[in-house]
Amino acid sequence: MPELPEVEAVVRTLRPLVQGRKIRCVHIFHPIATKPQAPSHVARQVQGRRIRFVDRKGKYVLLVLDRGLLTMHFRLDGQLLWFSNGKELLQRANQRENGVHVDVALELDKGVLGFADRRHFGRIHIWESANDCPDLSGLGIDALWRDFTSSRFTETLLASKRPLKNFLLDQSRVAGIGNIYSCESLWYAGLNPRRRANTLKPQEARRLHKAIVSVLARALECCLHPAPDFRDPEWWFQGLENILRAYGREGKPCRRCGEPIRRIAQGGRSTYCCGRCQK
DNA sequence: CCTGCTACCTGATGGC
DNA sequence: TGCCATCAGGTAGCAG
Repeated sequence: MPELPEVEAVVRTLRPLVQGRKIRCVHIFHPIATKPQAPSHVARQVQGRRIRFVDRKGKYVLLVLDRGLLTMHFRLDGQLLWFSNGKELLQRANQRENGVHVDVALELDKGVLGFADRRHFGRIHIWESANDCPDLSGLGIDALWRDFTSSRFTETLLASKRPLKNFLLDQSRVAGIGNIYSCESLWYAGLNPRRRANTLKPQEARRLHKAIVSVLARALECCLHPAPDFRDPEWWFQGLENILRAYGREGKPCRRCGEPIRRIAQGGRSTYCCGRCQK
């Protein structure tokens, strides 16, 4: 559930399900999900706490507890699940036949929230407070927040010599953008992913800022319609392909100039771009 | 400090 | 069919 719009859609959907609920019991089926924190530590700190509210910073989901803070990161493939009760959880979780993969489950006073990632990249951690969590304090401005302004963005751009694509993926500058929406934003802005961040003219920087904001807003709309259904373990965001203009379109004509979209490697990852109209 | 590269995992897909 | 290589929406950790 990778980038910011997807995570934001998850947070909005999760909020009414868990806000104000008490965590009666914690099940850790796959201890790798809490690494490097000890599963027993996580279980002990979380058990019996109440979820005050649900928040998000960058790609992290935050459950703010009456004491402490639980963070979840989905990395590439992690997802949330929902079960009616503890009985249903134990019947379905990690069974050989038709089993649902579940790494960690929080049994609430109403319903059960599951965290699952078959690939075991995703993580779920407990902290005393937000200040206490190094992952969060290292994050830059959140690309969906009000303070992600064109001028603040330009300031950080000019402070970096890296290629634009690598710059956009750096969560310590702007938080929330990943591989798909960095490609999309650069395509909309008509900027070459290999351009160095500090070489942008003010007008180009403004164009990129505007592109990011509109790409993320559009993707969020798409992610909310339909909203995630945590009850269905097969569920995934629908229709995102239809809004993408560059990502995953290698060889297909650029929707602006007709030139075939190219796939290039940057920092060991794929960048999709138009060689003609992204300058 | 900054930057680039690899490791971490599992599953899907496509070529032979 | 099977087998192998490659790819996947992310980031921590490490060397230079």
